Amino acid sequence: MPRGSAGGTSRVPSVAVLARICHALSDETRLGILLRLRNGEQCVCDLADDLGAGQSRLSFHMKTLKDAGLVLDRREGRWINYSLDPQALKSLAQLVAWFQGKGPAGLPSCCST
Amino acid sequence: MPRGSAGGTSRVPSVAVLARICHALSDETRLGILLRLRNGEQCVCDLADDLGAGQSRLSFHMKTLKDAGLVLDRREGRWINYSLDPQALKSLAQLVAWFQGKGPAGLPSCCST
DNA sequence: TCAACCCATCAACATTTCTTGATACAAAGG
DNA sequence: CCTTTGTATCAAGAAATGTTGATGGGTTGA
Repeated sequence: MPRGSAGGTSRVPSVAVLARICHALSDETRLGILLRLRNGEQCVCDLADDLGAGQSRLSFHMKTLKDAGLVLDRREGRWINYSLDPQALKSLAQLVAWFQGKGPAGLPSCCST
Repeated sequence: MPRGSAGGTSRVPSVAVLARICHALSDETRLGILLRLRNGEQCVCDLADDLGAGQSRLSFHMKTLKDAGLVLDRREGRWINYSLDPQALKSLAQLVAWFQGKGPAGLPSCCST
């Protein structure tokens, strides 16, 4: 697992981890992938067909999503199925809620600096 | 206002707008800025002092945050005060909630494709 | 064993993003 | 006016990111 990735032992994500999660969400191709994964796990070939993107390109973006902790992969025969990982989404939801004024002021309770 | 920016007339953000919001959140310097703005509006000079960053660099990041609709600016004499804009945060919160399974499946109700 | 299939990785290139220093612009005060 | 102050913008270079095509590794079935 990459350094600073989500899903580790610590429960409080760092600013670096949150930045990485947001970076993974900052590309339209990757958002398109996640929109489709919301309906359940899918393999790269189906996503590539669906999005009209090359296999190499999809694989690159899946790695970005995986390193950010947003997706999980599971091999099934020749196929590798990807699915949403709730953990990173939870961290992001807490950050956004904190920005929205939910929780105590002064220090971010959702992330470590 | 830049094309596709948040805060326009349409109430449903596009994938491109959401990607732009996430991009603005994908940098540690900009996250640091937003963490500080959560306590109330601040001018560039105070943020620059606080973050130990140059004025030009801060101004660059403020523009990125402003283009994404995450901050508002208000001139007061020589100073320009920045504050959080709740609208972009609301759009992002809806997207994250949708990914978390809240809301109907099949199509994202929080964004247009 | 071999071919077909799915996927990851690599190399090369183009594009974008970030940083720094210089310059320009607006407001305030002398 | 002229200077100072706060900020935006520009130019140039460095660094990171995304795309494409080629290669290789693992799995399945003939």
